[in-house]
Amino acid sequence: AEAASLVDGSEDVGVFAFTEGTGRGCRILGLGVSMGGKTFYVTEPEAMDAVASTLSGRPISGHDAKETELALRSLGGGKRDWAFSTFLAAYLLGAGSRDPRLEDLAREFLAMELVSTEQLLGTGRAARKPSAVGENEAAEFAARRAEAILNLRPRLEAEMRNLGVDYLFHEIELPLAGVLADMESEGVAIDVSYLKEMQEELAGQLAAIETEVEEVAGQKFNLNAPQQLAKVLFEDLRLPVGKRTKTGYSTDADTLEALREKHPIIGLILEHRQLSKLKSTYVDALPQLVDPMSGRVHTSFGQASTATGRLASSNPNLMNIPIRTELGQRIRRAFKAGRPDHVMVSADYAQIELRIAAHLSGDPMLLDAFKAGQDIHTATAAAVFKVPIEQVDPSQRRLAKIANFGSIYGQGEYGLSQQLGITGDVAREFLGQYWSTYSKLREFLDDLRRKAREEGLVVSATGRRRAIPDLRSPNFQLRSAAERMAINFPMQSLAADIIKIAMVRLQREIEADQIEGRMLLQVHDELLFEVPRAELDQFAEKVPRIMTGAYELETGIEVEMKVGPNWADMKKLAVVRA
DNA sequence: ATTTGCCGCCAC
DNA sequence: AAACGTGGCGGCAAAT
Ligand SMILES: Nc1nc2c(ncn2[C@H]2C[C@H](O)[C@@H](COP(=O)(O)OP(=O)(O)OP(=O)(O)O)O2)c(=O)[nH]1
Ligand SMILES: [Mn+2]
Ligand SMILES: [Mn+2]
Repeated sequence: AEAASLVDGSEDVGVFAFTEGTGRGCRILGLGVSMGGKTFYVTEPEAMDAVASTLSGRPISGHDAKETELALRSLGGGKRDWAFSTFLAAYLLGAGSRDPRLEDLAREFLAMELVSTEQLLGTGRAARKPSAVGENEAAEFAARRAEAILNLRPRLEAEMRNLGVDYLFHEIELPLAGVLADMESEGVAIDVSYLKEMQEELAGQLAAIETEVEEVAGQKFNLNAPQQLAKVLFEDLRLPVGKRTKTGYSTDADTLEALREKHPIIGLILEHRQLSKLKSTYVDALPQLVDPMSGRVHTSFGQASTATGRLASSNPNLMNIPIRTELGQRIRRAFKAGRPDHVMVSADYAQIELRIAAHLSGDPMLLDAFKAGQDIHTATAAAVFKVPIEQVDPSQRRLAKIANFGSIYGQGEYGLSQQLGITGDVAREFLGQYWSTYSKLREFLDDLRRKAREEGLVVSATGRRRAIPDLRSPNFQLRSAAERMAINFPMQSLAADIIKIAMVRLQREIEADQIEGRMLLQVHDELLFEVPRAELDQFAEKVPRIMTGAYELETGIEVEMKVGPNWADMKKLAVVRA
């Protein structure tokens, strides 16, 4: 009660949660709170609860809003609105800076030296856990941070208005933080016993391949060690050397594929590569990341982890769950509707960055194609592989997708020929045709490049910024790389904002409707939901309506809706256009 | 025994 | 001649 009385009043409140661990699993050790002239630090559970519940009604300011929100939610007391986040403001202002640190902001904008987290906890042998930090030291640490947050707010707000990122901040990033906290808390169900079975199966297959390789090679070595593998292949077996890496001979999949006919060991190695990659990264790792409390896996979404405004996902990364191969699909099948009588619903934007490229460039050929309802990826596949549109298979469309984006974003003849397994001549022919067909797109990208070079910076349609210093580098290689980043930015970045807008609106509507279905994951241009069967119709209407309505593109926007018992076996529900 | 750089590869 | 972009992560080998 006494602690709660400390936060009465209506001014802005700066909050810093001192925690052990991160995200929803963190343990909150203390709470630094700053408001008006006073700053305090509480550690008693009752006092923290009291402060948290007093704060739950009012907008507060913090550094990483999503992380602080999760810490406060762990105390109970429900959700709250956020007034400000120094982390998100700095991300937008820093034009692509990643995971901005409070101590850097305090130094730059307040000329204030904060004790860094590294200084507080030490490194290497001297490292200690947050819980091992003395209470006085922790209090000082958290209180200073809460103060810094409060004092940074007006400075960063002014700066955001100057640079025109205030719309992004207030309408997208700040409300999105709460949405991401919700999604992380929901988690997603995986079938652990199914994955454990697969673990056994793969272990057996890998062992069998290893035995065979030993026979064929006449020696035992670690197949997972590229260095050892290179020695066996290129020295002992004297296979022709292909690509080189910084440190020796390359043994990547393309290099090996070219040697497939030269020696029976190659096929075995490629098979081993695929199995061991999928086993170690997914089959072994995912069951270990199931939260025993919820029985689900909870990713962490990085809200300031990319240069373009995309989200990132880690611990585990659920944005790179396999889909391409048979085995990959079996892994994806483990992601299932975990609640009784629920189904998975997915919604993916169709050809999203191509639409954006058409919209931004005004290219008449692309615009007309979209207006006619064409699928450009499929059309490209038909052209490249010389098959009728109806006979394009998923793997061909996938390659054509890479060819389309590769071409737009600066891929050369050589790269394209490698990607598609075609000759350099055919690749040159393709690119020539591509750029003469989409000549206005080419002009747009040329202009973009020119302008980027002049300004050292690119700005998206929503005002998102990316600084690329190497645009002015005298080094041709660095400058060229910078130009390709600049050319990619407007499309990737607007796509990221469109789905973010949709997520904020969707979560508001789901909450307002008081329905049970939940948004679980975002995968760049896809949203995954877990929905009671009884709400399927409702979601099949709501989700594409909001996703297609999030932004106006001249091409229109299409969303492909799917439903199924798991993330692999989904059947098409509808394609919705707006 | 933990960090770091590198290689290689999964996804969008 | 090369020169699609955005990420995260596992394993190895060399660094303390
Ligand atoms: N530069 C680049 N961008 C990619 C690549 N793959 C995917 N993207 C970007 C552009 C895509 O529009 C966006 C979403 O990926 P999707 O796999 O959903 O493809 P897209 O929406 O284009 O086609 P779709 O109709 O959904 O199959 O991610 C790639 O290989 N290179
Ligand atoms: Mn898509
Ligand atoms: Mn997608």
